Amino acid sequence: MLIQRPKGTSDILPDQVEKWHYIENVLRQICREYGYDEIRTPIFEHTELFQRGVGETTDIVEKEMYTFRDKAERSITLRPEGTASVCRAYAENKLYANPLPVKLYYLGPMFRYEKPQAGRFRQFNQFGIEVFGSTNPAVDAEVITLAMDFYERLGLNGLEVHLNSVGCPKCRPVHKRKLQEFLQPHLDKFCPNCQGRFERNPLRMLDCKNPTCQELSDGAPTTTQCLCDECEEHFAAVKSYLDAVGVRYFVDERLVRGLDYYTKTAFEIMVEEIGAQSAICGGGRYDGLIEEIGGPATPGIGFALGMERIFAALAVQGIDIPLVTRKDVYIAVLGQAAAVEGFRLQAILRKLNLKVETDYLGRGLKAQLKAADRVRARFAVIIGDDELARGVVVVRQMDSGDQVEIGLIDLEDYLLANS
RNA sequence: GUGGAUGUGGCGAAGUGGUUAACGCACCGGAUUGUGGUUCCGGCAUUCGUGGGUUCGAGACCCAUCAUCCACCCCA
Repeated sequence: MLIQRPKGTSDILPDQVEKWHYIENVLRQICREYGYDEIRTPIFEHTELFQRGVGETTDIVEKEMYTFRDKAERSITLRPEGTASVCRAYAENKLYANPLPVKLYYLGPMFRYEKPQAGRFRQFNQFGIEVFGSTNPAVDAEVITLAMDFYERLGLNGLEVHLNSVGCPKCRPVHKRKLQEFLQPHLDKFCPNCQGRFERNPLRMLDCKNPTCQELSDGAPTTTQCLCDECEEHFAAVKSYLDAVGVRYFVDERLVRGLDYYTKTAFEIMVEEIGAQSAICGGGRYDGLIEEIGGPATPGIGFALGMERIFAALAVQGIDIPLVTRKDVYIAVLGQAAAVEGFRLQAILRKLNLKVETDYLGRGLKAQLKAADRVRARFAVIIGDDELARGVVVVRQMDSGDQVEIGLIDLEDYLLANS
């Protein structure tokens, strides 16, 4: 039996990788413009980082982590998301010594032990940004703007920013209490899942997809109704900054986010029809997180977006990524002596930064030209015994079929002049 | 973790119990000597995810198992 890839993973094949490069380039470009620098953190961390950072009551920590013991019996976890690691790196490397705010981005694989389906995998790739050291609502708006700017550059349509404020340690307990008071009388009618959430995280009951639960929680006190003055002001400011740059959003009071660390601003960007999945980006503010994992009290905000879901959305919307893979020269050789000469020419032409290939299968001329056609070469350089003896090569323009005989010493100039 | 669908060559896909498993694409080779993208001809599954069973006979029926896809939960 052939060994297959593990469930929920994928091989990104060469033609597909080209597309990844394209998207990664757009991301890197946009980060440069917005002033974000790349950070690379380990793909695995001490399990405790995620337990403390992501939150013990979250689905991620409760059931989705790839956790194992290493040879020294340390509990290690493959990162299920990026924010906790970046915060850890920020604190551990004392990046707060830099001028604030510190603006970072990352790109790489994440791991969650889930049952795969459309738009969901066990290993998937996220791009994310984090801003540390500012409570300014303008930063919240910048982060959201960056994401939307990016999607726009790819040509994606119909994206919706869903925006909410989940409050802070001051107003959250007030809301939690009011919420519990509201939900208590009907508690027995909620789904088992929600009943479990009642004590630990009643907020999560608000975004339960179960219709009955939705109905029961209809009219429940929302987070935005219970915000303290500071959070209220902050939320209003975020909205006005978004208005100022023309980023449209929907205030979604049921939006809670699955991770515990969020404070104040929480948002998701939705797109239609990636199977049952619709979130293509999620993020928010997490002013207590760095302190939670042992760093200095530092406000932060960021988001993560799913690379695979970008491709899914592009596919659904019929958007093609422009690919330009074309070989400049294919060297067709006939016979051993010509093969050596061709090999030599190949090396020389590559030093001119030309894309060059030659035959390694000992095929006939016909087959070699076919190969040249298939790699979409611009030129075929043909070398046989005759050419070899006379110190010339035949250069064929693949598009037109015109071909000329050229002296070996003139080949470089000819190709450069014509490519 | 729960549920549904599917599993035939590199890919797509016929086959609804009876001798040699359609077809399309891709791939390889040929159509007078060393010339591609069109056309024509030829080649390409001792075998139908795997293991059992029913039957005179199974790719087709039954059971199990694995895998993939989709959905629930939740999210990227």
